[in-house]
Amino acid sequence: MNREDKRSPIPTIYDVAHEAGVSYSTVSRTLTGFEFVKPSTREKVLRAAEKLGYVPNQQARSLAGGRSNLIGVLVPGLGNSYIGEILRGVDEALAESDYNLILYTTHRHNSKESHYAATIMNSGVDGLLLVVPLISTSYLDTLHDQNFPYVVIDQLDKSPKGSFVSATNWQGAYELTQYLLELGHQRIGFISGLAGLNSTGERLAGFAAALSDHNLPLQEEIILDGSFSEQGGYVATQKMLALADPPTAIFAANDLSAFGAIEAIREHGLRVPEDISLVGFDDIPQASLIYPKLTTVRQPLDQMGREAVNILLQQIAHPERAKREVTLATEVIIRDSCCPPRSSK
Amino acid sequence: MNREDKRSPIPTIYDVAHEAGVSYSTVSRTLTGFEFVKPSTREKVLRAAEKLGYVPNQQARSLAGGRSNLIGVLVPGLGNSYIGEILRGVDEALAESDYNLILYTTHRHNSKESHYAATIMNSGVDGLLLVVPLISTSYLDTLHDQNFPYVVIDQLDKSPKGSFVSATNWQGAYELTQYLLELGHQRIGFISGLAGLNSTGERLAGFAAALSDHNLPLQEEIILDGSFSEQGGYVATQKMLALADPPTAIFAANDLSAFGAIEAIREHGLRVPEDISLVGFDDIPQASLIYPKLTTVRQPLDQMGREAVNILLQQIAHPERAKREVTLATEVIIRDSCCPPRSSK
DNA sequence: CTGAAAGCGCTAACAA
DNA sequence: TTGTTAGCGCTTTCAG
Repeated sequence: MNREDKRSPIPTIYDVAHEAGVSYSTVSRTLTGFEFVKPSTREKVLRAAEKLGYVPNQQARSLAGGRSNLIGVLVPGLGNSYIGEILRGVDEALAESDYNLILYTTHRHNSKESHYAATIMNSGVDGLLLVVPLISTSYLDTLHDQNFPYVVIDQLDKSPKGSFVSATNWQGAYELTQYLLELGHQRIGFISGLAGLNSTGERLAGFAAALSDHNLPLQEEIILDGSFSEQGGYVATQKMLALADPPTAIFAANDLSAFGAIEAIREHGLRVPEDISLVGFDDIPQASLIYPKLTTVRQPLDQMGREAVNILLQQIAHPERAKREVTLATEVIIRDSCCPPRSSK
Repeated sequence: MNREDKRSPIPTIYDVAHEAGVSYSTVSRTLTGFEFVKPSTREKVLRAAEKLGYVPNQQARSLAGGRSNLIGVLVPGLGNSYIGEILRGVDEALAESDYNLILYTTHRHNSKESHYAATIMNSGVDGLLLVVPLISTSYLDTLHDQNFPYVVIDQLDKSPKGSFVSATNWQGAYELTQYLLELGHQRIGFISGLAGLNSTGERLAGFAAALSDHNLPLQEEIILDGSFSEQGGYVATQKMLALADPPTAIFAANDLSAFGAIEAIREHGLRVPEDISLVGFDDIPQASLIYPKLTTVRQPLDQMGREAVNILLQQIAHPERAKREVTLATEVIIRDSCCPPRSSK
């Protein structure tokens, strides 16, 4: 006894046509949208569909040349809430449309990326959202060459061919550093992000610019890699604290590495912020939960997701329109992880 | 100039057949799997497919009666990491298969749920995972009546018709209460979960059983609803603290409401755990980040997701097999949010 | 405005 | 073992 046996037959467009007493192409027209259908006919069809509980078969619909009403989102993985926040925004925006979301995670296909791109394009999604820090350009090229609608989130490619949405990383880092400087810190360590990423570069540049504007030199020995990970932040901080002259404040390029820094600072027997001030970047939900509550730069992650959806949907509807680039504002969020340095107290 | 114009034609099974010099059904057989294809033919086909960069069109494949290699996951929303953890497990398990994941969130379709069920069944997924606390039975019935493969996560329906995976809620609550009792607490408040949920009932029952085993009465006035939300936990705690004789410890039915409790306790000028001990349930990632680190019961959320995928995939492959019910063990995680009550110090 | 006819790309009997 | 033949359920010309 297999599954088909038990299923009561799902009504097709044909059943609806029969019920309504029209041809099935008329049903298609009515359901599809704007065709010229006589109101009374439309009524009949709608009623019949309602009565039968008809639901169009997406597969068939998109096979026949229509839309699939599916958009794909490619993310590195679900392991951190940075992604989660973006997804939330994406989901919320999609909720207002009749699109559904199919989720792809790259950890499955580290290799043969461009083949994966092809797979996705063939999987029937109408467009693709990419939240993939280390996306290979060949990937993007594949999409671009096929003129497949896509939007890149928070990672504008160097030579942006497609639409993207990002945040003012430079600005945020600059302002937050400014804040640290005003508190009186002169020796500020920097835990940098994953090499090669745009955000990594911009945040460091913003940090450096603020220092420079205060006539402070960049101190290479306290600029260490943290790779945007908790572990990375932990290790980098350990190194800084082992220095003869450790910094009085640390700027972690993202919240996650700031969490690692807190851990390292505590293990070193020091307190945040009394002994050492600390800031992060992103303002993921945990930033306000951790003790002490982390001063950080808020990236409007969910809004970025929402914005990306809007752009993508427009692009799907109007492929001929120009690509768009949206940069959302960041905002310094002051909480409890900073205070003036010991010496100036 | 529309999109089609620019796309280089995507190779179809037909092109591959032509390239390999065989009929296209032979290509289908080779690519589909186990059919009897002569090794040399298989080779030819594979090479041709490779050369052309052929990728099967999923829509067509499933329309024609095959699998879509897509499974759906229905969740209430992406707003909390309880869901996130489960999704992570789901994604990881799926990564080992060749299935992709399509994500449905219920907040879009609060009404007409059974119609939504129909939509999902028609959207071409091969099976469905449900992480929906307050799922209506009509929904499940629809799936069940159609004999559609599905697995419910962490919410066994009262009369389980389908497969499900859950955790030992009762056991976990019992053990954690035991721990509190051994610490010397006699007056323990309980912030309960969302009414109507299985986990809510079981956790309270486990709590009550432990009390009873210690010959302690259940004190109704300090059992308050927290609805599994941070806000709910906050409000419930406020009420308890306003009592003439507030509890010396609070058991929050989930971590989220424990977070709310911490907030309320702090605002009341008290400290955790010195003035009042606190425990949660779930062990979401934030539980070990918050200060003080929360003592809680670990639910193997990701593993539940993984397990659910395994069951679902088996069910898809063998619809005739009996439904399965898996209950995973919970584990008490002792961290820093508890200590003996003041009086016994 | 509506019906008839032709596929979309693929799987699955059915023969050969 | 392989080719032939039907569709899956729908959108889209194209006539009428």
